[in-house]
Amino acid sequence: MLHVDLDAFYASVEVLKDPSLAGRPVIVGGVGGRGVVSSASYEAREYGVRSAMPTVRARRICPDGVFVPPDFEAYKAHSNRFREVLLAHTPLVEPISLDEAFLDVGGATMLFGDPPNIAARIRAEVEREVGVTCSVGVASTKFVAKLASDHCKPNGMLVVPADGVLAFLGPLPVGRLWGVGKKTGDVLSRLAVRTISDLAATPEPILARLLGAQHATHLSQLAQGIDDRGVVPYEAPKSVGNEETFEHDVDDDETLLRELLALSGNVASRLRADGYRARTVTMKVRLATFTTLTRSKTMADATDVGADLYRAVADLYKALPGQRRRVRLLGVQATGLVPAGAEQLALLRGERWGDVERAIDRIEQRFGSGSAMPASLLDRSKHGHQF
DNA sequence: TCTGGGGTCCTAGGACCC
DNA sequence: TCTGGGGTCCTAGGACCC
Repeated sequence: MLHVDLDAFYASVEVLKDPSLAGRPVIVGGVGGRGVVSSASYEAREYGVRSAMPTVRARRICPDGVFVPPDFEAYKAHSNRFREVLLAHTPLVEPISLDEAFLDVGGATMLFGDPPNIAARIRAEVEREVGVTCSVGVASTKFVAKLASDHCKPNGMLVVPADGVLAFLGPLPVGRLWGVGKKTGDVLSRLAVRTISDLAATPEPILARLLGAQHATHLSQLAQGIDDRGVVPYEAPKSVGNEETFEHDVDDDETLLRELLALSGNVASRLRADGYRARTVTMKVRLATFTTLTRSKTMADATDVGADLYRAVADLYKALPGQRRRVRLLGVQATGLVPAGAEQLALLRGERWGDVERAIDRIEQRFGSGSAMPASLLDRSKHGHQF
């Protein structure tokens, strides 16, 4: 297994776009008052800037930083080239995000040599074709390959042979394991479990009581170096969602409903673009206090029409108890996805809105996003949201 | 520190059916 | 009459990942 991870990907692409940024602390993230850091160049990391850190804090500790809003079009374009390079070595590529992927190179050794050789080839080719350096972990299991690439960043390569797995894992802090975040980390530290070897030595029943049986078994296995998960080249998406944190909390129902309309429209058009319909729609409301509520509704028929999603989420919103809630974030998520194959059914039912929105899709394809929208969204920008 | 937006997976309770 | 067991679907919340 190989785990290939592009170094400081978004920040590196920004440097490619503007070479004068080379060598400077580049920080990509939400530039508004409530944004967080998505990616920081290694120069910025020297100041202590990290992913997921609030941008305001990053500005404080790195006042000389170059702060750039994300440009996903550019990242996607570079990511596609990255994947081309990987796919040239094996079809067994499992992308984890725009900037990392697992590869099963077990079947590629006749063509390209042993796995460390393949890793070296990929590193050279990625740098040449994408213009960004990467780090590669090589191991017999996915999660060890992932930890290995982590260990050799940036611009490195680490091979962990099968008989070296336990020695490699043992001293690492448990938080490095996939699936151990803040909460699980806290639980483990109360058990005085700090390293992966501590975890491997903890009886599974004790873990199960505190973490649930499933989670306990999984972590216990990983700590012992056991991970039989294979590379999964493609999986159908299970949900499509869109959410937005407002620059300032909003307490006006009319504005919030209009926002739900916009989010519903965005989700629906992405469903159509990807060829799915959804049976369940979930509304997410984060209050000023950061308390987060979700309400969902499952419909009799799957839909890819924004007006249908909006009808459901507007009802869910209106059914919330209380009034004049101060809302920080609204979201709309579609789940229960089914391929939109049996397309004719809607036409037989004489559905109108679907036709209108598909026409909008065509207009936006020709004239760009935002060139057609429901009239009630036209003056939305007056209300001080960011788009 | 004052907390994004895109996702995945899991749990637990209740309704409902046989 | 005074309460089984299994399965599926739906809903709400939460942990985690990049």
